[in-house]
Amino acid sequence: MGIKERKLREKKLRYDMIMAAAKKVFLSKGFFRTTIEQIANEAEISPGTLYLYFNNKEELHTLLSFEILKRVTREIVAMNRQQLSPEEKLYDLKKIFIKIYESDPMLLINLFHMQSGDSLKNISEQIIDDIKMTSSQSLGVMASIIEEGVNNGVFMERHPVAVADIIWSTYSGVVLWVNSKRLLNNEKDFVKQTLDTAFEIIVKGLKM
Amino acid sequence: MGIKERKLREKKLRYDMIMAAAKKVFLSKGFFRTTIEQIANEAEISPGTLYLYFNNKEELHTLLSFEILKRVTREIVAMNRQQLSPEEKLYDLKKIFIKIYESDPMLLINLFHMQSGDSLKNISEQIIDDIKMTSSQSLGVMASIIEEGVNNGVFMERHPVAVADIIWSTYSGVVLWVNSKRLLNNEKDFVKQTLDTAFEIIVKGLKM
Amino acid sequence: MGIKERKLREKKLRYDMIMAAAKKVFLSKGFFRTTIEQIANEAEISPGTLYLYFNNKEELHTLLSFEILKRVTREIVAMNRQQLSPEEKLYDLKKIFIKIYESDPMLLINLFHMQSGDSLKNISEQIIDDIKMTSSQSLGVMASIIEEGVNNGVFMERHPVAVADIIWSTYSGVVLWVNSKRLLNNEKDFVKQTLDTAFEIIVKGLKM
Amino acid sequence: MGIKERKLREKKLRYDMIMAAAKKVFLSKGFFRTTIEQIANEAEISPGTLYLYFNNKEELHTLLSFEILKRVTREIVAMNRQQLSPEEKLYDLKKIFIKIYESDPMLLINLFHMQSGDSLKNISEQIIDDIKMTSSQSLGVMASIIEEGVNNGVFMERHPVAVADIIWSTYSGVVLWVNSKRLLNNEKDFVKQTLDTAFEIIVKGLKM
DNA sequence: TATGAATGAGGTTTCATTCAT
DNA sequence: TATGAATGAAACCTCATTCAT
Repeated sequence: MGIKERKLREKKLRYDMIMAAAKKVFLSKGFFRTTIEQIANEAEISPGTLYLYFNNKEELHTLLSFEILKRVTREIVAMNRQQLSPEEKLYDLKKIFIKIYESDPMLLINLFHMQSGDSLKNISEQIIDDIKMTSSQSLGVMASIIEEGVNNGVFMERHPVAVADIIWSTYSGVVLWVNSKRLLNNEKDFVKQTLDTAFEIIVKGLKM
Repeated sequence: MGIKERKLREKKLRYDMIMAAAKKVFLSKGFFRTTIEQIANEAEISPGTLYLYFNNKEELHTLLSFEILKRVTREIVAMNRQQLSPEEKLYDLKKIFIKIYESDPMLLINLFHMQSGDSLKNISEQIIDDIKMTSSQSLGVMASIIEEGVNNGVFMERHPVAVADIIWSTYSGVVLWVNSKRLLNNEKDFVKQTLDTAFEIIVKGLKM
Repeated sequence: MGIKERKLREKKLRYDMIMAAAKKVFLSKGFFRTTIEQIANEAEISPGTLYLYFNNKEELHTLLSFEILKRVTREIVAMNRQQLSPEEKLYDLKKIFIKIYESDPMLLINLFHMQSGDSLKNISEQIIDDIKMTSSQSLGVMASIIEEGVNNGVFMERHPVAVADIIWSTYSGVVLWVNSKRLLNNEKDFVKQTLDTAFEIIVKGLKM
Repeated sequence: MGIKERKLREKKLRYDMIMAAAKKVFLSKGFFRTTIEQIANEAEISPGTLYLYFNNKEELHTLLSFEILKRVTREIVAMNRQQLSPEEKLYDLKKIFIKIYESDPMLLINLFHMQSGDSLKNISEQIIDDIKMTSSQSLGVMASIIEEGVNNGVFMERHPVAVADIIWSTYSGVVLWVNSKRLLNNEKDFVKQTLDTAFEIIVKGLKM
């Protein structure tokens, strides 16, 4: 069993290495401009080996996005456990998003590759369900914060899920938008400040 | 001269047909999953003909995005000419964005394909410059509205360009995000309401 | 009939313009890298019009080569009419070749496009026969000069046609070779001197 | 290690097979009329496999030419090592060229594809440099033979490099020329005799 | 399990030629 | 006769995926 365990551990290790390599390449080049060979090179394995861990490029990418989503969700859930007012929670939420952005600027962008229906063709039902669940968990926490604020009379009456969507959208929109501006204008990257301002505006806009 | 004019009109017509076909396909499948052949089929022309109107796929896509950007900019500029308070202008801005979304749900998303630096390799300097100019005109108007509000003491002190970016980002983010949610969950498309709420929150968040 | 004549003259004029344009482009880019459109542009006509004068690209090129061959042949025949010794004629031949090279460096190179059997697929029997005839006339003159020299005891006994081929080959070879060297090494173009030396060696090598 | 060696040997074998196939097709149809698919068919591999061994069609062709050039150069260098008089060396040179022609009639012709500057666009600096070096080594040997002959008072005073160029040019010219004549006239291939005569004339023409 | 050479379908683009005007 | 927009076959090349070792 020691051997079996070691093997399993090694397999997990290899899996993580591939994930890390894939993340690096996908984030720098985008899904379509990334080739399996590039990922394999980055992971220092052969293309064939990749297919022992993933069924296809699409799935690899989706799993990667899922990892990211899980991580964000974990942080949001943890944050929500603390005894804080809704407003304070929103400020912590901002910090989480900014921290995520800092550690990995293009992180959430990946989640948008699930754009076309085709993208889901190659993905197993299981994975799609997992993503749906995690995604709604994350949004659910955010919605509950809003709901609590509304109930407490701190926030104005608004549909909590819609607000959660808006927060998430704003984060993604800012990252995408400022990134594309940067490419056109070579401006200094001021995403963080913009994110900060965006959250301030939103929180203020939510309050009574 | 009648002949020449008619020919020109026909050429413009053909150009527009191609644009419309390209938009339809790009929006439904995304840049990379769209093939030139699909666009040609949709436009009911041969692939070769496409290349009489565009130098390459990238340019076709960029010109399409540019058309959209120009249209939005035109509307924003026109709106700004009216004698309205900054706050009223923001509400009109919201209407513009919602109207654009209504007439063409995935409209602005195209602008994000300029993701990787590679995308700009195949595009002529001229077009890039035009895009930059139009883009900054659009943002400039939005920033000036904010600035005026700040000067009038209606809006809180914030960097106007950053706020303009945030508005734009929120719009794009909402459209993108809700679209990807829709694909996962088959939820009813409630982008419009979300957009409405988002703008309300932002305007409220900007006020003193 | 005046009209008919004028029309004919105009047609000849147009034909010559196309030929001139074709020569210019073919010589600068080679047969395959030249497009019909480029030739049409250079001749300031439309591609469609070209096809009123030539059946296809191959034929245009072949006719052009033929024109060149005819010109060279004319000069060789004229030279041969003068009352000169075989050796003097060879020196005049050298001058003809050098003059041709000076007026149009890549002139004869065209003749080598008839490399693949396919090239002749698109050409009418008539044209092929004309080319054969002109070509052998040219070589015939050269051979007769050699023959005379041999008969006079000035030149060593050698197969006259073979010698004519060698002269022609050397000319073409030098032009081609030095041209390709120039491209690799950026050396100054010293084709003329090389041609001069080559002919001197050959003439000396022919003598008793 | 046995495995690695065998793999390497197999790879070299495959490389050679492709080279041989490419040579066959290029020589029979010329660079432009040859398609990658034809070469792949001839080599009994798939088109994609070709690109594991070469970056593009141009490079494949250039490498092929280079192989030929290297082979010729090797033979010339070996010949030059022997203790022979300049004149004897020239006769050996003739034998080399004729042998090359016999084993592979259109061998050197490939070297002329580097006609247009465009051809070198797709080729790596490294390869271009290698070609330059080998080419000048080959010419250098030939020039040194001439030089020695001049110094010994056997050959007439002439620029050695120019003479080397002329020898090379004559060989190529004869092969090209007689080949194109053959196509027009379906004459029996008498290139060898022509080559023989050409060299005799040249050697005689060089002597005092 | 790991490899990496091989595959071949499929993508973008070019261009000689046609044909309605 | 002249036009030039349209055609569509075919070229080059890429790359996700497979499979013999």
